[in-house]
Amino acid sequence: MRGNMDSAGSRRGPVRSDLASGFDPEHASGDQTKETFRIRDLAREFGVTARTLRFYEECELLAPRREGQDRIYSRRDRARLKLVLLGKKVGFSLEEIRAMLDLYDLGDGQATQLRVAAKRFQEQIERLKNQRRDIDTAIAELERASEIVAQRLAERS
Amino acid sequence: MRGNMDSAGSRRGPVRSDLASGFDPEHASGDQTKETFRIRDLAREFGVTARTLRFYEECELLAPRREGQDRIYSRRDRARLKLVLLGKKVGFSLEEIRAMLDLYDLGDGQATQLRVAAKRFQEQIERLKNQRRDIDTAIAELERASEIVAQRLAERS
DNA sequence: CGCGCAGCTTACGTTAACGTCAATCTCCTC
DNA sequence: GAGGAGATTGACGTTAACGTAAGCTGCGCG
Repeated sequence: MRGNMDSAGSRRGPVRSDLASGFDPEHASGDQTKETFRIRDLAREFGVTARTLRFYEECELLAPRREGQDRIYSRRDRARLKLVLLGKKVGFSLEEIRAMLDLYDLGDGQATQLRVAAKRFQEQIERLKNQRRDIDTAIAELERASEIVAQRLAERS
Repeated sequence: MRGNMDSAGSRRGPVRSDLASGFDPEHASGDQTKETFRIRDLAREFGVTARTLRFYEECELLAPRREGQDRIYSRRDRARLKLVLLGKKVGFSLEEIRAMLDLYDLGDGQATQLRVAAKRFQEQIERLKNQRRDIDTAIAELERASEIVAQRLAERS
């Protein structure tokens, strides 16, 4: 299960994300390489199984349109998937991720809703910063242990 | 399940950790406040249930001695527990944590074993640094979203 | 036409990390 | 010595996030 070699390809650049179409006014028509994807395209690109994508759909994280029976994913679906996987990597549950993605989709929500969204985002940011502190602590602990081992080895010579 | 209010009290200071008695040559006798703990002491202190502590014992993460039938935890057990919870917070599985704790217990292991330990520690550090990067990415993403919401709100006024 | 591959649905299986409950057991205290 | 507060050992239940297998459909191809 820990065999993830970071297969998500995302090179730098001001790509403006295909998401946030609810907020961002500039989402006119930036045609990238591809417009639509089939289930195995995304599965391969992100190193997950097709089952996983169907499962995410069941959880309402994705909502690809159908062509007959087949699922057709848009660039927006792809962007959402990328965020889902990022969210997972940093420890959010799928349910939490869904809630956050919903915030992206507020669209022309009312000011109250926007305020709620802003607050939620800040909360999540807080949590992540706490997590980062925990990780720094853990790194420090491991480095301490590592140094002690190194010393031990040095003494042996 | 996400109701953790960070109940583990650990204020700053060069406390040298009760652990690493396998490596650290200086673990003579630094008497703190308490020597032993009962199951509910630790449970309360770290905000976990007694069941959790018994479960960790079953997984060989802890090995308190017995007094009659009751479990008696040493300061070392307490330190191990602290590391277990830290490890969990940063995303290690209990099995991975056990493996890492075992490295602490190498004692006067042979040079080969020490070398293996050093390598493992470095690997874990690498993983944590990757996780840190992911978290930074996620924070950036959330802040971007947050800003867009803020702008939207500003436009409204 | 038969084949194999993709995809779909339905549904049960799995793993980790505990929760929950029942049945003692033991030690105090009144 | 009856009761209650905590501890202990099973044993079964639970949730999340998929895995896996069965059985169906549609499609291109030699």
